[in-house]
Amino acid sequence: MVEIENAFFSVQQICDSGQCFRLELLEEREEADGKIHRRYGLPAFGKYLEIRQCGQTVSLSCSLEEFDAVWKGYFDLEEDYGKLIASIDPEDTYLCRAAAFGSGIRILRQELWEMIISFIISQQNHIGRIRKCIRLLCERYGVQCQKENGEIYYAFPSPESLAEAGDEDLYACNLGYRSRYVRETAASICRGEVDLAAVSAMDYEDALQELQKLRGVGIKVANCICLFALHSTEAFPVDTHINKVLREQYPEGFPFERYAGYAGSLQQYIFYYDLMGGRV
DNA sequence: CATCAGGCGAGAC
DNA sequence: GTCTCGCCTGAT
Repeated sequence: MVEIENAFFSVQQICDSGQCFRLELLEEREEADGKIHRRYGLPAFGKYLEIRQCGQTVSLSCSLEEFDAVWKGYFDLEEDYGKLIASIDPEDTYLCRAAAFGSGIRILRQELWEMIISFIISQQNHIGRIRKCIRLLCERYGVQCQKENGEIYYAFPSPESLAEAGDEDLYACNLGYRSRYVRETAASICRGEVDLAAVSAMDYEDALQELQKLRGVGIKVANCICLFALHSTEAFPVDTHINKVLREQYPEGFPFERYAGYAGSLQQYIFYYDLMGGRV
């Protein structure tokens, strides 16, 4: 087990910020001292990580070696998010409020293929339903695996398994009109029309163009993939929430020059604030 | 009941 | 190149 103490690390906020659809809250209980203790599960990289958080203390069910090799990078723990937040223009009260509200969010380094399919499914969709779609896809097309305690979970389905899926079966996973996008994108990857390893090695601009060769991947989805899989923190996905905030809070335009290279990280605070700000 | 969700593709111009 | 429209489906 590895324990982390960090003021800028809230698993719940990462979960609610809608960047990782397979991270799920398993248990929530209030201890005798009034502190809330939460337990989460996360299947990724062929492993199943169990996470616990109480206050600012997060513990991960892995060895120190595994933590250094996988999860430290995954949760972007080398990055100082306090410094990032401190760099925000103090006169930009909206952005300051948004960052303070979501100060525990971190930009994860997730698997490229999983992000491609997840964000294709995310279009014109609610986070709850996106999670359900992905859960169904994993259960029907993912390889069955076992947690350390023997419980079963499902890996994210491979491109091959989704390419071979019937359109009707994908429809049954609640994908709606996106089922065609998922199947065609999977087939396209299998045929090598887009090479995932090559995309991983590309810079932001090239990856953005290359990803849009896939069915169902437009500028917004491509930016999400760049941000959440390739960790291109300059990627700034504009969806209906961000669009609304840009219109209402930044009529003169968002100051991208001031935040060159990491506007995408700030985007995530804005998105989460607009999504969750009303219901604390 | 209508509208909208972390949009995109196709077709019109 | 820019604009408009239709699209699965569940929540509100």
